[in-house]
Amino acid sequence: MFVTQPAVCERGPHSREDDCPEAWAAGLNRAQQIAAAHGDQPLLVLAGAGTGKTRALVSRLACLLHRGAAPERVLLLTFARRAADEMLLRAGDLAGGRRAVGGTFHSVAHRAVSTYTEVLGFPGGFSVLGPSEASDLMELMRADYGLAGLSQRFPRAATLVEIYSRCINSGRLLSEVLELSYPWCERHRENMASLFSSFTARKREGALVDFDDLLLYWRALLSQEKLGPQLAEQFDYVLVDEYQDLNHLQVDIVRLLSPQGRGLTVVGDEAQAIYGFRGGGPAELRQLVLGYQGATVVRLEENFRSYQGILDVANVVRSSCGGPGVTLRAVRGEGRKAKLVRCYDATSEARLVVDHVLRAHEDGAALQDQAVLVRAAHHSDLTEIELSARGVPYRKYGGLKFLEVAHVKDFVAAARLVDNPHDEIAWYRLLRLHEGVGAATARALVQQCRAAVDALAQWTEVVAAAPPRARSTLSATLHNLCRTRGETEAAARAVGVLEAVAPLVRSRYSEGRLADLERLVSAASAARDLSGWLAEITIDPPQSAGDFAGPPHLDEDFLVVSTIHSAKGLEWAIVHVPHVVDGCIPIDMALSTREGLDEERRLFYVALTRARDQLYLYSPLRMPYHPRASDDRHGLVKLSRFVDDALVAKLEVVEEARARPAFPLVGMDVRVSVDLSSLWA
DNA sequence: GGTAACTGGGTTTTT
DNA sequence: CCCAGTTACC
Repeated sequence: MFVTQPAVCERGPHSREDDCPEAWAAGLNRAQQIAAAHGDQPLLVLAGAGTGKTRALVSRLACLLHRGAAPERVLLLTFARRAADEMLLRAGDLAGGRRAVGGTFHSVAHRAVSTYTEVLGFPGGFSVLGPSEASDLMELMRADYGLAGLSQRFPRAATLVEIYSRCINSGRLLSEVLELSYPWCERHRENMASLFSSFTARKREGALVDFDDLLLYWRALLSQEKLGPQLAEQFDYVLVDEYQDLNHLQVDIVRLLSPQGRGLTVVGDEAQAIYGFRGGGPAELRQLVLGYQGATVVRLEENFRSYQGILDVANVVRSSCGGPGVTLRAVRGEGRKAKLVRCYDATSEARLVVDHVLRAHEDGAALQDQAVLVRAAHHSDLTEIELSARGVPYRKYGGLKFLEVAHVKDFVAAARLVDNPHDEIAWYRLLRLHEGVGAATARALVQQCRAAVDALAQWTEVVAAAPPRARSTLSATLHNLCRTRGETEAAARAVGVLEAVAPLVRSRYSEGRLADLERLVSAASAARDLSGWLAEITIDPPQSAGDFAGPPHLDEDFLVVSTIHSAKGLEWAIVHVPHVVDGCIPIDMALSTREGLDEERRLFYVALTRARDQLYLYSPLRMPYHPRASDDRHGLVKLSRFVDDALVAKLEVVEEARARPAFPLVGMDVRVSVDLSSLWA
């Protein structure tokens, strides 16, 4: 660790590369060092899974800072917030505490948009719409347009938002997107087109900015004739992580930030491109970088994470993933072969997964060192039941987010209203919580609120316009919210919001849900102001309810259950992948197109390469026809098409539970109970 | 005209 | 479990 910078390394930001045997270089292999110490020419780092990509990027950041780059002129763009924070912090530690700037594309875009509200035509500020709010707005408009009750069922609001978003992120025409991905919606193309243009107008009118808009506005700012170059010149260095998952909008942004590629570093792995559904084009940024003069390519192939036994499996899958070739070599040695466990059915699969988790735990592995990775959030349903029944603590990542749970959305809506009484989406949601107010009444009241100067200050008028039976509860809610507006501290505001919504949540759902809201209140209390907190949690939502519980206790140990998507970039000593059957991995929805299937293969590759020491794949021989079917009709299922002969050759196949298990799962759907209390009486 | 209560069908992945 | 569509009631 150095304390003061040696004179030899004191250089301007555009100095030539040089090897300084300094803190940032400690423990790097040759390829990583070359990447970290690279000069100002465009750099493309092709990094296979587990090859120390993050290390290389952190070291590069540290090296740049160390050479004298101004921290505020170095920008790191990542895919997930956590990755950015961690890398900036680690690089800062290596570089004498100086921190570069960075975050996800969306959070950096948010900063840019907040800075240039006048240029963008939002003089009074704007609110950020998360996907669920965007979908609420779409719902509101769908009904306004009378598209709800047509003879031909019109797509759901959430689907509409998906389609809209895909058009923007892929830069494709609506007709193309429909043809490619939503053929069953094609007949509604015209209605959708007009709905979409009103949706855009309505967002603009209400100063509402959704995720896609953040990127669109950032790009628009960067494209401005005078402002654009000024913004780009703020940064001498732009580093982009996970380049394979950028969509064409994000690629445009990178191009505008670094028009000649000077100071541009791009890191990623095309075999891990798993966000095609969001408009990601893995090769796009690689081609951009390689098109610049003097571009350098560095390949990281030495794998520090896994044993060769695991990489052998991964390499087979990788070989058919496309993209630039990288073959992973383990530095850790051979290790054990990965196992393929054949199970009688999905129920015994769940039991075996938990058996193995607990056995490893007995052998000394913490639960935190293990993970269960699934393709779709519901694929872990049975495993979760088994985990609960056997008392194994776990946290689930991916799938439904904490913020998307109904009562949490209600709380957030009320909070948004206190912050901005013009937020019609929040009004719509809050009003419908009251008994006697349904969609139609709420819509009429929202119209009235839109017309009002400050609908929350004029709350008595809103109450007067509501149907009689709703008036008393509504007046209590609004009175509370109006009073809460007088508070300035985030903590006091959050408490006020909770008081306002608590009775509604209690009557609509159950008492238990209030506990979640209390956690939300304590999280909000730590924030400086409520509006900032709202924007923050919208752009970067907590990944699981546990994220709000504060720093975990030292003795807290839990298994991770996660979607493969959410597991990207992470690693565990032992990884369990259940449901390795056709229809799950690869998922049935993706089977119809070539691109879909390719992406499923890459997803499988991501799952395999999360494991450090041991990898278990499970395939049940039978699965219920429908995961939630109430009867237990089971059908035989096929092993995943990805597990071909070449792959099986690298696996240890274990035939477990060929026979139907003697007892059903503990805790599962107990229909018969025996009352023994008379015995003890 | 509008709401609540009931019923039947369906569910990929996320910033 | 969540949504959409249907029906019965105000």
